[in-house]
Amino acid sequence: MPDVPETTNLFELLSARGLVSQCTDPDGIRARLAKPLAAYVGFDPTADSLHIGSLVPIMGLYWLQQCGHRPLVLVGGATGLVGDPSGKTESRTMLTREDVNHNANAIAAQIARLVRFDDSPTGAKLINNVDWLGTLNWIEMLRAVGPHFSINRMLSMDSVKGRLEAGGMTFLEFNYMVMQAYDFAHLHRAEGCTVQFGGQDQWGNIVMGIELARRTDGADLAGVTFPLVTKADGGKFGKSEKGNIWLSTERTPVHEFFQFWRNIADADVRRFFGFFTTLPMTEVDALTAAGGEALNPAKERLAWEVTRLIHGQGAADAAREAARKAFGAGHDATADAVPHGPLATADLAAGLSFAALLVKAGLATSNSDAKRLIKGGGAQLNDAVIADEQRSVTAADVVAGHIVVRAGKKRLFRFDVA
RNA sequence: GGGUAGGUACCGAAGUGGCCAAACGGGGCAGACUGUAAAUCUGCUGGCUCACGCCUUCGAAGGUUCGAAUCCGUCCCUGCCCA
Repeated sequence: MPDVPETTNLFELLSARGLVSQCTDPDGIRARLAKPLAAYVGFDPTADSLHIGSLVPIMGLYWLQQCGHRPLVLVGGATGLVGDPSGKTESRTMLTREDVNHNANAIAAQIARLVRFDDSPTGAKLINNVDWLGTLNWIEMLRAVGPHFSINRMLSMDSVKGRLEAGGMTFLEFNYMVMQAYDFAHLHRAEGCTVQFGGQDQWGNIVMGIELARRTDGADLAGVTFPLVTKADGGKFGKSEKGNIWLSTERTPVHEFFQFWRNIADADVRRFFGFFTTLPMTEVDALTAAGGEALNPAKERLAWEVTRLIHGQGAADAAREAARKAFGAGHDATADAVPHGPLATADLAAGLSFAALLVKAGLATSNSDAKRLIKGGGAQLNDAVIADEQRSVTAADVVAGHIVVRAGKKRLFRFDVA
């Protein structure tokens, strides 16, 4: 049941979905993509899960494969040991080799939810740049690539300039772009890879790779960058009150993941459909044609689609059902997908403060925080606003075996009393 | 290596002996208005305590003082300039 692309030319398709930011040569790339080819996208193994900031490149890989090309998924085992300075204002902490390996495997597993890895002509291939960068000899490396890099040119790259203005970068980080450039040249030789895709902040690194391969091998490579995902209100994309929205359910439960998409601004709906779903754009246009309140079903659909892609249809259905009940007319928080946990009757008997319960539910970080929430009128117990900071919770508050606490309109937690 | 300016809470940035848990801005959370939207307005934004209050926090560990984010010496780190 693969979704059928509305056009088989990847470049056209990506453009229509708003997924192209910059490219080295629009006509050339369109022509290139008329035939099956191998292209690569790199991911940094800085954590054992990707977050939704990486979703755009992942969708890029997805479409690459759907359009009959061969995606090379590069996990930066070597570059992860250095840390990409692009788009950062301060250097990252260095990872150990064990961390990098562990993270690389976890990330590959997440990508495999959307991209098929096998040996067929369009099967994705997982590669790790530590395999070729890790064994390079310093002198050989310098002689091979050193003459082809101009320091003046490198200093003029945005990724470097930004860091210099923000207080400087280390030699270690400065080498990151050399490594990435080397990767591209290497993948051209080893895998016949001719196009590199990446985030907008990768533009400089991609261009350096193209130039290196041209100078060393006379190769004609191309690059395309995806747009930086922005929010209509100017805030950072992909953050919630708890931090990043991750793809792993341990870090971001499905409910929270679903709600993130459900709560986006009106102005972002259409664009996000293009970026993060596989729905044909004609259908997206129909879904988002309505404005105002009528856009709510489209938001729900968006949340369902993205959740389905990442966590599977079962989880998406459950999350949608739970949200409808919990935020709909009935305020029914009994669905399984609503965040919940056990509460012992003994605890209730011993007397438990409402504030402590909020902390236990993860809706407040401390008793003081919980009391502030109560004082501000944002805390609810079984759908009743509680204004008394000293309120204690007893067996009398158990309704049909549950106690539901809410912080504001959007955050809730259900205790199953046993 | 020399000179110089700095290191303050999530971020930026005031404070330069007591009135400092620390101004202000951003961010975040909550309330009102709404459509689980945006914009706007309002409140809150270290921990513990029913509370008087207590505890921890201003790069690090010390010292001076009745009292230190603020003064002193040492160390670590960063920017800039010079070599």
